[in-house]
Amino acid sequence: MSNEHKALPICDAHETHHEIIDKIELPDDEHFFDLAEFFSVMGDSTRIKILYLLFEGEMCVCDISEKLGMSMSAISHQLRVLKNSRLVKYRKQGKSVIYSLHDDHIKTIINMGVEHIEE
Amino acid sequence: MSNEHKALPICDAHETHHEIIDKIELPDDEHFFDLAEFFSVMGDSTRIKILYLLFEGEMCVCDISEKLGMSMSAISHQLRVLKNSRLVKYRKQGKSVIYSLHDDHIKTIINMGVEHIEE
DNA sequence: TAAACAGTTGAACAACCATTCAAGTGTTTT
DNA sequence: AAAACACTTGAATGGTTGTTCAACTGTTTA
Repeated sequence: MSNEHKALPICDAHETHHEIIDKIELPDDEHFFDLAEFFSVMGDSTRIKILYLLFEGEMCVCDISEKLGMSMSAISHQLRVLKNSRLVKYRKQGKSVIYSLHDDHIKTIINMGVEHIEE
Repeated sequence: MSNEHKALPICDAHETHHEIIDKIELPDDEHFFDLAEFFSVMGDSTRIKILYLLFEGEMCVCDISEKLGMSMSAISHQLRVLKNSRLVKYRKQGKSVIYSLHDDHIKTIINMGVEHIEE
């Protein structure tokens, strides 16, 4: 597929605007990709539920699975996503794997989302 | 499709944990759905780019389209998503439709994301 | 009034993603 | 050693979603 976009319009009605927007420098694509990926991870209700549970303390996969009424497999898959984005961490204890929040500022981010939707 | 999940395991290794998790009360599903939907809207690099542009001031669809090298149709579709989530607002001026950030705390939310990925 | 402009919309398609299912690993119990 | 347990993993599947394309609306210009 080509990266060309046919006849991109140049809005001639806003020449004063153009003086401004031509000077705007955006970060490179990787920055936006990473940022979008991070918010995407938060953009699933199962994953947010897991984070909510972990607000209360560490928990094994079995507990989360039971509390959310979902299969351990489904939870395990999602925990992997959360782990890859450094939102949760884990430790092993016998047969169990115990997950907890990676750090505490995740709560802050979620609360900003709550504020927005409740405003 | 059925809502039953076969033989949910009950982790018997953590009876002390159970005393804790049984008391946890989660908000209802709608809360999580809305929250996930909000973060999903932020979870696309095109939409984040648009928001970044609007940090600098209001802009018409044509300008955004040109600056991001994408079709006006694609931008228009994404602006609709952003508008529905009350992240942007617009006013009409002649042939143009001029978009701007709905309010300023959106910058704060994005910056929290930036902090996380850069930590 | 006709043409050009700025933007929107719906359908279609490809890419992506969450859950399920079945099979696997490693640990503990019997 | 075998069985049970806690969890992980890969493939398959059904649903979601971002972009394109073509057709459309409404405004301005000629």
